[in-house]
Amino acid sequence: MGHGAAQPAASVPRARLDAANAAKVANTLQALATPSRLLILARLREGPLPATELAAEVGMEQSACSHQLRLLRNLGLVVGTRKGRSVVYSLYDNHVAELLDQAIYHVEHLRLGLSDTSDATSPEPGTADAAAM
Amino acid sequence: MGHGAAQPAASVPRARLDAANAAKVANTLQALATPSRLLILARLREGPLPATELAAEVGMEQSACSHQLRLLRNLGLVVGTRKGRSVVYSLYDNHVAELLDQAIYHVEHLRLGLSDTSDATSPEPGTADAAAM
DNA sequence: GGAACAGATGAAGAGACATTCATGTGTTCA
DNA sequence: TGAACACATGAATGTCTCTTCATCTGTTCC
Repeated sequence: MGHGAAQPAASVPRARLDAANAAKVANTLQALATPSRLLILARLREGPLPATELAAEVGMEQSACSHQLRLLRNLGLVVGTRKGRSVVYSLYDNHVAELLDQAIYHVEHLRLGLSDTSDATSPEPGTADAAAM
Repeated sequence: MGHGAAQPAASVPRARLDAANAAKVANTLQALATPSRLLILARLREGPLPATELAAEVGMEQSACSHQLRLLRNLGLVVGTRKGRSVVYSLYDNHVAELLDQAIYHVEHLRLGLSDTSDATSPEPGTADAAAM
């Protein structure tokens, strides 16, 4: 067997994952598990932006965006600084950007089969660099 | 740049993230957004395992585990092959393992506050968590 | 002070998700 | 063939999450 193999991406230390850590990691990864927040982070990766502009860019309502920003803030993924009447948001640090990039990269390269819940017998080929079987 | 910088991790191509892709990525990342699935994947990263053993290892009921495995299967993250009366599960390919490692690595570093040069508005390590309501 | 802009926040409704219970399918062996 | 084992699957349920609506705080400028 032996399916595809990821090529780049440096090998990071392989951390142990106990039940406690799993909860921690899962909790943070949930921040990347929604289109809206993913778009927010992706926009911020390209540079700081005031809340309202950000909301407009990702196409969400001010309130909804603000709620998500609070979540991301509490997770320590983004920071907001008051500047006049606006609050400029930006990614907290490079770990966030890296995490984002890695996630997008790997996901894009997985042979995604879509169809999350129910049905679907097996993944179907689509955009994948690994299609062996 | 803004704050700190993650050191290892090869620089992967910076993919564009439109609304469509965001949904795709988010959908897959959701697989990593739950402790149970995270534990399943982490265990499989260390080698293939029959469903029942796997369930026992991660401490979940057979049924619950099976449900999650189906989800992971449909997402193309794991594969299961019948061997006698058991079905041996394993990660689909290296992208999955890499994604897992990168995710864990970055998340662990985010929470530890190892993010170096923070200029002002930075979250306190230990305060950042739980904001859902 | 008052008006207008920028953002945050609480409550509520809709939807999604994970787990459990009970049962169904497939396989080995007596 | 039938019992026992290994998984899968459907339904029901409790829980959590995202979004919208209305409102409130903070800031700038007249």
